[in-house]
Amino acid sequence: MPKPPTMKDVAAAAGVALKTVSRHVNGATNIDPALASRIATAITELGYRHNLAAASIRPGRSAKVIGLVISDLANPYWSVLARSVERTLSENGYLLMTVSSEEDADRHRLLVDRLIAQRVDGLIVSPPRRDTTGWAADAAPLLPVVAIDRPLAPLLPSPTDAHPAAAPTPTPPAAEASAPLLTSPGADADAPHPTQPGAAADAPLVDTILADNAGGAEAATRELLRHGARRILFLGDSLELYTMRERNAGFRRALGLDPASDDDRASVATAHTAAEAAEVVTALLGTGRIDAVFAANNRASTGAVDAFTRAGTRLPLIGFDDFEAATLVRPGISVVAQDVAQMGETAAHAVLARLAGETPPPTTTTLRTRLVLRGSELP
Amino acid sequence: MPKPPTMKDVAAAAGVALKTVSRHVNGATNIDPALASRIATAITELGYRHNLAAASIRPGRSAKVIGLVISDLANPYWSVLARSVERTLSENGYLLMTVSSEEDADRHRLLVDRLIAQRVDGLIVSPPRRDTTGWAADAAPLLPVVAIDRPLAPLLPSPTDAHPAAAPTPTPPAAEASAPLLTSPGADADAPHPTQPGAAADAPLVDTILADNAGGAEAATRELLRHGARRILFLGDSLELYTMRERNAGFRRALGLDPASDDDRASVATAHTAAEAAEVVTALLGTGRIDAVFAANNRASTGAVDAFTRAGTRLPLIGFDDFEAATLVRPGISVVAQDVAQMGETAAHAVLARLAGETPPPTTTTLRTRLVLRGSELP
DNA sequence: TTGTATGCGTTATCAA
DNA sequence: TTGATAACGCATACAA
Repeated sequence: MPKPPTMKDVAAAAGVALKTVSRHVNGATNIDPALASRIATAITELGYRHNLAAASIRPGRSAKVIGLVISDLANPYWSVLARSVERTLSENGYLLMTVSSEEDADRHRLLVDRLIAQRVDGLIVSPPRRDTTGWAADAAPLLPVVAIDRPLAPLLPSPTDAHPAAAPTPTPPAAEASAPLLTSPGADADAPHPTQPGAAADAPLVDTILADNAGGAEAATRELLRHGARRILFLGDSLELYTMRERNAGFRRALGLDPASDDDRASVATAHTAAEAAEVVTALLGTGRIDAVFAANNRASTGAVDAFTRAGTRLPLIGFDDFEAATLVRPGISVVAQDVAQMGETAAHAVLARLAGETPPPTTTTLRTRLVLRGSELP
Repeated sequence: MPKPPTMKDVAAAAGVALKTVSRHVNGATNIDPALASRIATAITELGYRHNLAAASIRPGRSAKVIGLVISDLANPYWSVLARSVERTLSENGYLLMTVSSEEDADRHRLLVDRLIAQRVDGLIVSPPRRDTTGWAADAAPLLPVVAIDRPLAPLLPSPTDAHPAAAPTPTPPAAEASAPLLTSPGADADAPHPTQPGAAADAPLVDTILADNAGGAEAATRELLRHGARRILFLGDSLELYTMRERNAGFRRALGLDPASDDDRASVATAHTAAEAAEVVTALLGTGRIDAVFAANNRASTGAVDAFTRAGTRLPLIGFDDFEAATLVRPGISVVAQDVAQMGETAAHAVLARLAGETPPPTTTTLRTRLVLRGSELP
């Protein structure tokens, strides 16, 4: 590859000063039309391309790139989210660098460091399952950071001491509004909203966009109960994951279980992949030990449906996260649907607002979920 | 955000020269341990982060970033591909910037220009449907470019004159090997392989990774014919898309139709989304005008299954591209499966090889497809 | 082993 | 309106 021409080359070819070319390239209006056209000619003839990397090292300038750290771009949940972020950023002139952490804390840390070294303007991050590496403390002062899907710091006080604090939260009305709930630290106490169980109500470190995981799971579980289910399987990924803990908490709340107790009315199975989920369900199907399934993520839903299909039988089922196959099988699979696109858009706007200079205290936005009933919740 | 500290700051704090810090940061071994530890201390105390953007403007250095231009990251086909590219690049220390062109030629051009301005080290691109903007001519001399999923220049000589050249290609043996076919211009003529119909056998402009679209479509169509289908619907996206033209060509070849003729034994329907595809199928279902469906992409497959499910009936169906729901419905949906992960990996390796200095003439790699039969091909 | 001086491609300052 | 010059943060000759 030949060394690409620089502004200096263009300036020489056009017989003008370097600065004039710079002005032209940056779209300045106050340029002699004669010079401008000579510059334009030189640019096309030499094949000059503006070097944003070089421009970005000047103080006050940047490459207009945002980093996005998710767990796996191949998962439709994340790819739809990434696409939504990309779209919003693109409309504002930003590019997106997406990386997959594979739920590995070390890799996560490595990727964040790399993106910072690359001097991205902002960071949208789905925090790793065990935030012991404290990457956020380093990153947050350097550039705007937004947490997506999960909060940055573990909200639970400590993994060991689990004293569920106050009196059991009064069941919130299962409102069906579509507006996001805003939970700012500077509490405007008028908007009624489901409180995250076990969540300390203190200020988040960074802007945070979450779904109402607990509320969605609770609604789904109640629906299964309403149709007569008594021994519901909670089928999901590791409870080390924030979303899983929240969904499990909502599940237990619907069952009327003490969040801390270990009542075996709530059987919990862990599966990282759809195949594992299918195995679990297949193994349980004939036993009578369960009479319904709450699938806590899209892979679990897929696995459960797969097991049902192969066995030629089924149990009442509701999944968390909508998925493509949900409408293609009979009965249709009922789900707790998140507005993934809105989550991405909200996160992107949060970074953009900070980049535009706004500096309000960090806010947590909790997006409502929607219970979509398609028939699979019935016996 | 405070101005981040530079190497100069670190050098001052550690009481050493700038260059020594540079060495330390770049992992040089020949440093006095005493100085090294002083530098290390200064780095952590100041919170210094290496600035790769600044480093990358030095000659011979780069930011180690690759650009990927696809049509829509939200489509599982592309997101799985992107993930595969990301993984391979990541193993080699590169980051990936993925952008979605939305199949819009102007937007495509804009994005490519932006990525070049950003000084990415290489470009993996799924070319736009009508490559009239000639972006490749500008880009290719500047940095390694790899075409993925579609060739860079239109292979068809011209949209108007369609003289199918030589005698009808002898039907290639439907080999089931898994190794990719290599079609280099410096023809090693031993490996038997399906020739792209209508494809000029001249040298590609850039390394190109394709799937055997025509061969896969032909095999699928033959399978439908074998089970008695006579009026097969070709349901896909616009024939302006290379992959659609190829799949349609394979479809017609299986039907024994002259590639140029307009025999209405081959009914073709265009649908950009799954919903549109479902509408088309629903409208045709009762009419008896078709007795089988070849769904030419994953959205068409989804739409067809949706239509079948809603109507409570079905027709023999084979789709192009595997999709999640294919195994979850009964009968399972038969598909022509591409090895998407391999396509991404191959493309990534192609860029990396060029970046490593290799300069063989550009090669076209055609990946075999695999006909996966699950039952939906039966009447 | 360490330091000094210079340049990478660009933009900002300030004078012409 | 235009141009000479000095940064920006970093890395490489070359000297010490």
